[in-house]
Amino acid sequence: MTDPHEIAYLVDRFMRRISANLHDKALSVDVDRVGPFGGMILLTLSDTEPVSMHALVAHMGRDKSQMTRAVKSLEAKGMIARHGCPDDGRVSVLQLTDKGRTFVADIKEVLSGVIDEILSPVSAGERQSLIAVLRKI
Amino acid sequence: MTDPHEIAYLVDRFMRRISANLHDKALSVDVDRVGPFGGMILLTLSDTEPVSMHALVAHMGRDKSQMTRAVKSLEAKGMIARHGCPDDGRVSVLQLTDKGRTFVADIKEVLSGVIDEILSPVSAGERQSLIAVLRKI
DNA sequence: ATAGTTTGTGGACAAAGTCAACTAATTTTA
DNA sequence: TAAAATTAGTTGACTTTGTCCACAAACTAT
Repeated sequence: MTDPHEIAYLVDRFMRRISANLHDKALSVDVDRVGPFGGMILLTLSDTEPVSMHALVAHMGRDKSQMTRAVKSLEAKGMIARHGCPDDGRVSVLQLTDKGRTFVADIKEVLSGVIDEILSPVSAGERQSLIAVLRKI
Repeated sequence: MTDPHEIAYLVDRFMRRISANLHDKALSVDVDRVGPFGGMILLTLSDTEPVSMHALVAHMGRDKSQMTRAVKSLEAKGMIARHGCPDDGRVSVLQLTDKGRTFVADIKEVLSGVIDEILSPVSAGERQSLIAVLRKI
């Protein structure tokens, strides 16, 4: 069967497996208890910085108030620096600190390991097409 | 770039888009405020019933205590019926009620619409290969 | 100038996930 | 077969995420 809803199923399980495996292996890396959501923010930031709150919220598809709090926490932990935008007094621009960058490098390594493991039954070609399809979405 | 961690990214965004779109459209269907997690359980149940708690927990990759409470709530809403297993006094076996089955039918329709919409830029062949790859995982 | 919009913050809460302790039923094993 | 170990499920206490709403400050467009 290829009911469309099966996809929701499979994607959920995939994501959940990533989180679960990451949970175990990231403990040693996540010294500051940044958590999964915090890690996701830092990872996103590493691809998009410098970026405004607003853009980050749009990119990650989260609630803005949620982001306010998460970013505040990451700032307190020294992972993120923010400075006002000279052109527009409303926006704060976010960037990773050196500490944040180091963290991202570490976590990327762990995450890659986890994903490689999960994707081990999938051929390289299929991975390519998987990524290609996901990118279209 | 095809950093493995990009996959985590893309999968997260995919899942999040499903949830967001579903959130809007499922309001009329979800009269009993079953919620996303409750809906997921019912959907899973429709594929696996009759099934024990334990098996359901394993299948969905959630915590068992979480499942206890969610199932209790669904039972109170008349979506699920449970009866003890005659062979093993510990296990409760879960099944959808008629009401639950009706709900699942409705929600499947909505969900299919949402996913079709999200997958609209993806060709039928690519969908097939997407599903095939996800199944392997 | 003033009305409306955009950016970000804060409060209050609901839903989901985590972790450890515990009961009762069933196996193991010694 | 009696004691020990496992297994299925529940409960308590908690943390993390997510949602919704009202708001202030900075900007934009009449």
